[in-house]
Amino acid sequence: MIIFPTGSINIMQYTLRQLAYLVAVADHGSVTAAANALYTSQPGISSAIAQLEAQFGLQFFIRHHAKGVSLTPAGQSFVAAARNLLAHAEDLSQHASALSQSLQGNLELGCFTTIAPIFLPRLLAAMREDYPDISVRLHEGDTEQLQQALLSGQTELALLYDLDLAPSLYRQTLQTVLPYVLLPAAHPLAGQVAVSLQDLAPLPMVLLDLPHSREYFLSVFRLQGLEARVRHKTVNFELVRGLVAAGNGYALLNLRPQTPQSYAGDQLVCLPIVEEVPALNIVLAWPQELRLTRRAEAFVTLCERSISRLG
DNA sequence: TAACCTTTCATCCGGCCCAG
DNA sequence: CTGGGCCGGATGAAAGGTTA
Repeated sequence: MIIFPTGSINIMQYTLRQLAYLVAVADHGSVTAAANALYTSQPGISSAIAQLEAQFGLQFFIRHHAKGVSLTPAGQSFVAAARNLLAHAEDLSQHASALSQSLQGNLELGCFTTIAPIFLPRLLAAMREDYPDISVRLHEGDTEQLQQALLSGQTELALLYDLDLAPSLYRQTLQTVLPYVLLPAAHPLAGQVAVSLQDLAPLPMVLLDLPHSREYFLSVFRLQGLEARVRHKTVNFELVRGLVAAGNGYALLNLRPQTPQSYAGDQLVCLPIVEEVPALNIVLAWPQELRLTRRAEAFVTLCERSISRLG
């Protein structure tokens, strides 16, 4: 049971409806468009925003006459918090029915592009099995896009690498993965138990060219005082494997698909690195100041339970 | 029952666009 | 360049519903 101090009730002179209007205006970039979307009148939205701004002594929108509105920095931050509060409000209203039924509603989930195809299919299947009434909406992207979506409240959770993440994000480690060497099966080094970076450095490399990932893979060599020779760069994980399988070079990767073949059917070999190299954590991240909805908590629990098996 | 909130309607104001 | 039309936000009045 939640007990509000009387003081905090007295100072809560805003309503969830006002917050919903605020978020709708932010989403549509226009008071009128938000009014149409919510089947209400434009003046009502306008006055709700004005009341919120007066209540908090902040300006949330810059008004552009006949050109809609845009968020101020304060507005961006406030809208992100308002989204979270509204998600909890939805949580609360569903809690009553959930007492006799299962969890339900929408979970906005971000996922790093290379992690998604390996972990999500089974995670989402398990999610559907355990929580059939929760629908998960996926937002794929790179680290920057995922962080932006988290901080703006577009997504509640993101599954990604703990690589240069903002300190304002809380992260829950699900799995630690070491980089490995990917070689074509016919490569002279493919018969070894492990491969030394010393041996790899002079050879042509195929680099997974995603922001943060590329710096990480190159740093694996630099920490040994070596410099990789990059022949091909691509943002496509499976193209890295295809290029390597066809003999265009070796690659360093962290994620290990179950199949030893490229799309083209060429054989690949994954070998550990001889030297001590920095591992990467696969984490679930969310803004520290935000409390998770029950839907999101359910997903976190499910990930913790199942991701070591899936990996 | 009074106070308050939400909503709608009518209207105003300012900016943009375009034809002349 | 100018004036009219259009668009979109702001404001005030009034009605209806809720709450203390």
